[in-house]
Amino acid sequence: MASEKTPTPLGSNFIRAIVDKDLEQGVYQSRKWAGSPGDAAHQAAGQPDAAKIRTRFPPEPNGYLHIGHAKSIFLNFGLARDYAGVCHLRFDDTNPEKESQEYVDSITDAVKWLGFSWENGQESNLYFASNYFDFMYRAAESLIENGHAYVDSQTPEEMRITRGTLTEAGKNSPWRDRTVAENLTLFREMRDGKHADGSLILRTKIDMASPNINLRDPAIYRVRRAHHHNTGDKWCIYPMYTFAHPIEDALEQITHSICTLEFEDQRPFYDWLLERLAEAGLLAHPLPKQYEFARLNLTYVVLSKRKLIQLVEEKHVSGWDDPRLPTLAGARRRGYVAEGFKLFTDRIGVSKADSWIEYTILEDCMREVLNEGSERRIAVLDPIKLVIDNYPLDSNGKSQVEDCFAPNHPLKPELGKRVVPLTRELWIEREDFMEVPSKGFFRLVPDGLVRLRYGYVVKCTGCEKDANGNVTVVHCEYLPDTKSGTPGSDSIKVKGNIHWVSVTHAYECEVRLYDRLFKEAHPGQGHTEDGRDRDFLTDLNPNSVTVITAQLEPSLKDAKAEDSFQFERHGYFVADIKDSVAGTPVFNRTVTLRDAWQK
RNA sequence: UGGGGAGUCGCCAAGUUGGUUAAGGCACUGGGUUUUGAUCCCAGCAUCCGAAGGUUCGAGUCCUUCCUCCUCAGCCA
Repeated sequence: MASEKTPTPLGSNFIRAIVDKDLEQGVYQSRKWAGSPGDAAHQAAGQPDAAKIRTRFPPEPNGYLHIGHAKSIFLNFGLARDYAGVCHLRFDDTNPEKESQEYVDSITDAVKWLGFSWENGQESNLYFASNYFDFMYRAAESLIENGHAYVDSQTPEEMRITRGTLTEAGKNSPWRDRTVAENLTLFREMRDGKHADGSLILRTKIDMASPNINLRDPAIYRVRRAHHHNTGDKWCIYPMYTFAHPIEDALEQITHSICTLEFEDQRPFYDWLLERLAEAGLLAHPLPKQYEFARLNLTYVVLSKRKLIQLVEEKHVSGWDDPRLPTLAGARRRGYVAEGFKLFTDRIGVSKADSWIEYTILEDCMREVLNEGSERRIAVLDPIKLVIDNYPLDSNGKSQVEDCFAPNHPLKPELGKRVVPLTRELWIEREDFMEVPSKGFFRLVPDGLVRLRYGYVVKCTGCEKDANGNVTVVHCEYLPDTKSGTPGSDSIKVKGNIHWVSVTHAYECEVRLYDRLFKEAHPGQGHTEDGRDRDFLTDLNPNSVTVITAQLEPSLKDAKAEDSFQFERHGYFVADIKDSVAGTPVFNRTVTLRDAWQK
């Protein structure tokens, strides 16, 4: 029998393959869930977990989320959604010195904005690693009791030296053989504040000669007197990521713990730790498993937290939500939409290969969803006056005002039309007129015909110039029988089609035109002429924002913050969420339209 | 020069246990529609899977060697 080849489902990736296999083999069938995170005893009292899988998105609240995090969010929450599972939002807040509530709030906002929720029925799967400090402490004592951990009195410098190098084995610490009782006493003293910051450290006892440096007795608990945003001053010892993260996953009954490639070397320790705690009866099988994927690299963008912080603190941008920043807060303000990020993450896939995604992929995704959902409006960004000399005046010598009808969306007639008033004097785009046309230019030229979009065909009769020879006013005459929507509209075919706004009706408005923040595809990559690493700041684009005064069609005055429009022939623009006031919105250019015309 | 990873079209990326014509998207190139030089539609776009050998009736998929890139020596995450 010929087997039919089933087409590869869209978005297939190696992690989905793993989940498929695990589900098929029932690897996690015996899992129980007591309704909240907890140790083996706690979960054993619960019900079989209704969630087929549990994933988690575990940011450290020490900065704003960026586009790279969006990839991880869509991966983790998307997996949970597609496999009838649950995804937890967990703050990995084990280092009190760098974390704050401001970041916690910005992160929850961003995840919600992307369209995800950690609510699952009555349950809220929003957790803090710091809420597990009691268990972590217990786990550490258990390790000590079973001879798997010891308190080291070496200085950080001594530890660095005895750790060895990439090619040489390390040496055992002179304190490695302290008795269990001695270790327990010292660790409790650490907890009780009897030792100075940095004087003592708890380490697991594994193998100082391991070729994997992460297994050379990694440090798991340090003494640090710092105020924690969640636990206050309760603790003066804090667990380290290496130790804390596997435990967080296990307590939350996570099945698939997905992180980026740089943690691959950490996986043996992840498994080692969990097995030791399972042996001690603190945790139960099946234990969570860690999988790694390649982090996102985007051309013309920096995504390292350190660099983003620097851009904000040194005020190269206006703040974390500067529309030029790749933060989710910035992208939102720029007018990027959640649906566009979903398209983007679907499009770039998930793999273990290091890659650089072209920034235009992201822009195309935004264009694609914005094109579908945005109503059209007319805006003249670089205005020059066009006078229709033969347009009728009334008895007072004022221009006639005529209604023209512009569809709100060319592909969606059901969205209706709106009125745009036509008068004798209009604003048109400066670049739509050329006294001496370049090759292929088919807009306004002397003696040429062009259609005033949704209005009449006009014939250019000339222009006025100032002393410097710059065009100040363009003149034309209209052909009365050619109005759009009338039988005569097709009597004359013209190729050019330009947009306009009535001078007497226009809404004069501030518009910000954004360009890429960096002028190099790989900011800061490579070396200077004298062989040093290049500073990414030298690649900053000095013209990443231009603020202009544009002439918009009158209806735009009513736009509310975050309303998105396509300004015809220009691109997508959003009413700024911060600076728009009711009745006087200001706009940010999200992204331009594609422009195939080679000028 | 230790360990752990990755190398499939310009950019991403599918390729189940080897099975015959190497998915798909983006980009690009033609052509069509169009009152946005937009959108949309249609067509084209890897004899080849980092390289070289080998096993096999058959290899991107197995073996060997080699090359390139990423990553690990915080009491950060």
